[in-house]
Amino acid sequence: MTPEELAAEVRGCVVTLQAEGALTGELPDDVVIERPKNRDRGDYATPVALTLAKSAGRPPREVAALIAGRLAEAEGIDEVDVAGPGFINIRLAADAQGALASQVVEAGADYGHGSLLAGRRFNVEFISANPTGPIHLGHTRWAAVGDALARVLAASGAEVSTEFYINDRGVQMDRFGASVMAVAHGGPVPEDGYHGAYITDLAARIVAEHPEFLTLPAEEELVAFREAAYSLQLAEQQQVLELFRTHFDTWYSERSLHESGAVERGMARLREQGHVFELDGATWLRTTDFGDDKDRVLVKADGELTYFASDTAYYVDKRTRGFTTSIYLLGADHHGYVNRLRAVAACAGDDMDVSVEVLIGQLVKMMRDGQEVKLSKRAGTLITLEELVEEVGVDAARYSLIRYPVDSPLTLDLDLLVQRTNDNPVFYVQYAHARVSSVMRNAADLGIDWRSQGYDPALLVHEREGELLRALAEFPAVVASAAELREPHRVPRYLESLATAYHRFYDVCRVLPRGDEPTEPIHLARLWLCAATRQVLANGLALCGVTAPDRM
RNA sequence: GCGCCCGUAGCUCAACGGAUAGAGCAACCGGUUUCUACCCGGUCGGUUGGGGGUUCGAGUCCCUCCGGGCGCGCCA
Repeated sequence: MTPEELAAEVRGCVVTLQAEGALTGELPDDVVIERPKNRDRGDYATPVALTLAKSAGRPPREVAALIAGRLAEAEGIDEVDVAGPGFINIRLAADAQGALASQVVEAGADYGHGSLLAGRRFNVEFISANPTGPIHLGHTRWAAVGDALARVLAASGAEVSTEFYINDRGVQMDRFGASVMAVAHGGPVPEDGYHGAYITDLAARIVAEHPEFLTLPAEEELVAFREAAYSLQLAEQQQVLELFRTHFDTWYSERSLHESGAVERGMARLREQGHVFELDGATWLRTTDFGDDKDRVLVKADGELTYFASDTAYYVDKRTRGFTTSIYLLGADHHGYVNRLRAVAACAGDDMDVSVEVLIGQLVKMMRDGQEVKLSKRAGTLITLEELVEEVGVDAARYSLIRYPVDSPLTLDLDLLVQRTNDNPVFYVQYAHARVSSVMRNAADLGIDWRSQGYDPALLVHEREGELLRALAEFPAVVASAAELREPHRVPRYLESLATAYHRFYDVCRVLPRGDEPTEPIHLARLWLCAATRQVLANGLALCGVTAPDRM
């Protein structure tokens, strides 16, 4: 019996009692089922009587007693009692709990997936760096978290599309092109230009392929270098992100937004809604109608479109493409954008609480040799995603970036990430998977065909077996809450607790027969439990985009 | 000045409004005759920055103060 099934059972008891007139009051939408920290209190507990007591107009313990009496008769439930202020503690029958192992194995890769967000269409936009340099540490958190968030949303039944907005328009592109061009001529990088070895590399590659660029008239040459460098740099970003297992369904060019007429369409939409006005020769959007602290300029007095104009058009374009919700992942240095992005949605006639969600993440720092690594794009001392991956590997990098809530600052300790200790929890979790895999391998070597023989779920009565089963049962709720709260870090945190539950089980519960012993029913039951554990570890790691190794 | 985020064990950090706030690391003490010891158990460690409030119940929600980070362009 899963917590979800138990919740339904509790709800059923309350509904029945109400139908009989034994109980009144408002039943909450969600019947909370929790795992008591103290095992003496049972396998599960629910505070439903506490929440019900007020509207029922009766003492919580009395309400609890009524529900408990009914619940005790339900199938699969061994023991029910009322404790404390009115908690109902529940102990499951061993077979009802043990049956979960086969449920997990049969569900396979789908176990943990649900339909909480079915019908929703999300556009998840993250990184969206200028194509003027490599993906660096500042983008890396979003690469991992955005990708994991997309996976978690999809696992909850939503339709999800990941998107990278390429800021390929504007003065930064010209500065980039000018920098590469200058270096190609052997000169210094201009003021406000881009520095770093990658500029030299780009220049060399472009000159090697197109020596004729150097003889073009200055203006044409700048365009030629800019476009060639853009193309190479974008390809490099795409390649590195794929290496990082962060896939984007769409790479959306800001230029294309302008070329396709999306800007005009977006502007027209805003005008229709009546939030555009002219002042001092400029065109404005009245975002203050919807909580922004000042109105924003769309078209400058000199006729140039602002970056904000692109943003609004881009939002409207996403809506036109059918997304019900646009999620933006932004760094803390962009938190000032939240209100204006929400206001844009409202100005376009949408419900800003549904159509726009902004996740603000604190910036990432890095430690090496016990010292903070100072990063500066200008000085060319930034750490790139590629370098990070070379130093610690994709698995460790992704996992450690996903494992923290985005609103808490994060410091990556590079020395620690390469160590195989519990400070680097990805190894702890992966090791658990490798350990289970090893047991399954040995079972196969012994010729035990656990799968076709089935098992008796009532045999899984050891305390550690129960703990492991309950940990496995938790997974679907973890995935659902990670998706609903947009907090993918819940998945790795859960995996660590599952790994602990498995190690504790393994420590005291012998899975395979020793030596010449025959295969007993308990061995089969434990093999099913192992198979289920392996599946959940693999499913959870997959949501993180981290590999689940069979050997380590 | 205004706005957003953060403040939890010596350190790094957890904790859908639920019972006695938890892990890892560090420190100390233990555990394996055979499935991966990269593991497991134990000890030590807290006024959840301070103060008020909301309620059956607050680390969590509201107010206020203190401390830290970031942002407040007809820039991109």
